[in-house]
Amino acid sequence: MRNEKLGKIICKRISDLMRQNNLSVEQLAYQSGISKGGLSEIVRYKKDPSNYTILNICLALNITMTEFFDFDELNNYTKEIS
Amino acid sequence: MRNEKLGKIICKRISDLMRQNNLSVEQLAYQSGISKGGLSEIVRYKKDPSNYTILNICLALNITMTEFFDFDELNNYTKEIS
DNA sequence: CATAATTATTCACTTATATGAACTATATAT
DNA sequence: ATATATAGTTCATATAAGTGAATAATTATG
Repeated sequence: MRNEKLGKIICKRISDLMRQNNLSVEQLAYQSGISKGGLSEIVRYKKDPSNYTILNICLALNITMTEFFDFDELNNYTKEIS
Repeated sequence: MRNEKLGKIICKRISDLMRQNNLSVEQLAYQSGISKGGLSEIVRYKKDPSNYTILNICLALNITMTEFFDFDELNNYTKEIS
């Protein structure tokens, strides 16, 4: 039941946070304890992160999951399709 | 890279919302367009929902994903392990 | 500009989630 | 108590995500 658009929004959120924090794929993968291959595929919109992956990324970025999921693109999309 | 505790927190969030909205497994499954078998396994902590599944549940409950992920148990857990 | 070092991508394999149908359990009616 | 309807669970199969290692691309350095 994949949703192309939701996937892009969430994966872009990760890229955006990486850019904001000046983190490379390798650095974030290492710091969050996930594989760099997997993270590479996420930022290239090939695979979508599970909630575990998102949690690990949040821990590396020092934000809560609540904060991770609180951004305009996602809110707008949810409202748009509701 | 499953995380038993995160899984429970998120699955419980769904059960809690179901209780608050007086929705049965069958009703929420139907309204959100996901399989009732899958939802059953989620509320029984056997499987964890993907972000697509969560989005569909949010749409049925008329909340945003931001709202879905904004609850104390999750925030406390994130802070606890960070 | 060649080559070493670093960073990013791909892919086979493993592990996990989603579905739908069969099955079980519970509630209601007669 | 039994039949019927309603609600919940299980499981085989399909599809998707995570890993690690090989490969490719990019960037530094002599």
